[in-house]
Amino acid sequence: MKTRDRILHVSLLLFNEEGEAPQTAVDISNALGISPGNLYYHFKGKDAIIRALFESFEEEMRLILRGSSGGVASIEDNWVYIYIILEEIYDFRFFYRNLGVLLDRYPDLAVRFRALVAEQRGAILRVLSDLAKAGIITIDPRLREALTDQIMMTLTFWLVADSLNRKEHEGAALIHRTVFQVMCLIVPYMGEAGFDALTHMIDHYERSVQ
Amino acid sequence: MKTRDRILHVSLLLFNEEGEAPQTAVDISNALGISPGNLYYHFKGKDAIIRALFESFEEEMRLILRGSSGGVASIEDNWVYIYIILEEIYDFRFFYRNLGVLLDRYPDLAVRFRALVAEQRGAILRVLSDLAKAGIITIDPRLREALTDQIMMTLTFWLVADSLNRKEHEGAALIHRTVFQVMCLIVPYMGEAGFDALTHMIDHYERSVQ
DNA sequence: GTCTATAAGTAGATAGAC
DNA sequence: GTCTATCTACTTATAGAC
Repeated sequence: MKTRDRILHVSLLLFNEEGEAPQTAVDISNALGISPGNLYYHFKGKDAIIRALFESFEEEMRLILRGSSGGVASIEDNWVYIYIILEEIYDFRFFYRNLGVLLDRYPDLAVRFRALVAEQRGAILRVLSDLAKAGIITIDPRLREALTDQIMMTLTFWLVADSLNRKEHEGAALIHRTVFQVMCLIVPYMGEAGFDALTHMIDHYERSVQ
Repeated sequence: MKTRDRILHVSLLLFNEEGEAPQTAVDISNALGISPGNLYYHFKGKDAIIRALFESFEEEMRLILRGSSGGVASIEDNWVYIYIILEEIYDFRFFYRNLGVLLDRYPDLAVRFRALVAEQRGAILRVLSDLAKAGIITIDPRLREALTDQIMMTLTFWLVADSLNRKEHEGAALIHRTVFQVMCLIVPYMGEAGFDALTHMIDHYERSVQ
């Protein structure tokens, strides 16, 4: 593994586990067992590392979002799709624990992040529209935007929201709970079938956190 | 106005307008026209200021939450109640733009913030239960927790969420939009009356952003 | 590519005079 | 209570040897 890649890999690990703010360029080079000078040879400081990490995230997330066109035609598909998005976010969770600060500090990233968020929103709207066409949900057009915003909010802030409720977090179980939370937003629009779907989901959820 | 209070007042202003992270003790003393030494006489640095500000917020928010017992018996009351909570949060918005980082940096505040969040959650549950008792909403008990979590999420992250959608924010209009957003979460549980309530709210909302 | 050494800049904090 | 002056600690960033 090339040093450049090791730097990115270890930085992501450190940022995710111990937060981005407290890590200095020297901390990162120590964790890698290389000198600060060497780190600066590959990246012009922490900013450049964060930008490179964002680029990876951006690329991977776009791939996932593209995959939504036509591929989500049932409640089960929707469950899986949300799951995949959450896992991707989890891999780069340090971004999401810091959103406000990072967007202020890197206006260029803020622009690109906003564009990515807009794409996510578009994907959610597309999925909802597919579910509506398939007769799975029925939704007042005036509530469609609000529902989309709520789903977006959950996808964006589940990580920080969880840290407000409990001190330690636990990856996999949290992702499950969050998919469940998103599905609960949709259930009210499933009419009679919503009751069964909810029962089914709770079974599934209980089993998965077992 | 005593210097101690001026420090708190100006710090809150600076943190809210330009973010907490970039402000140093010297920046704050400059903004006040006093010396750094003087600032350190009153507060042991920025940390102490932030703690004092949190205390104000905590106290005011608790007062608001206490006011919910029995006082919210209609959709209109609920609208006003949410509005008041959002305004209080807006006054101390720098906390909410930084939540992840602040909770990591001040574990003692994190504990108290979590307790406050739990109280907020309790207040929301109480309001929902009041609305249910009054026959205004009907909600599957299995969805009640999810709805509460979702309302909490909106109340907590509306500010950052907005900055992900647009570059500039605009206080009053944003608060209105957010109350509307919370009401949209409740509408699906209002049955037939939901349609009218929604129409009514949209009228109200359109007028208010005019 | 990688190291050591060091410069340059910044934030936090205190001592002592007024 | 308030100021000036100063000190320490830390982070970033670069120069030059290997």
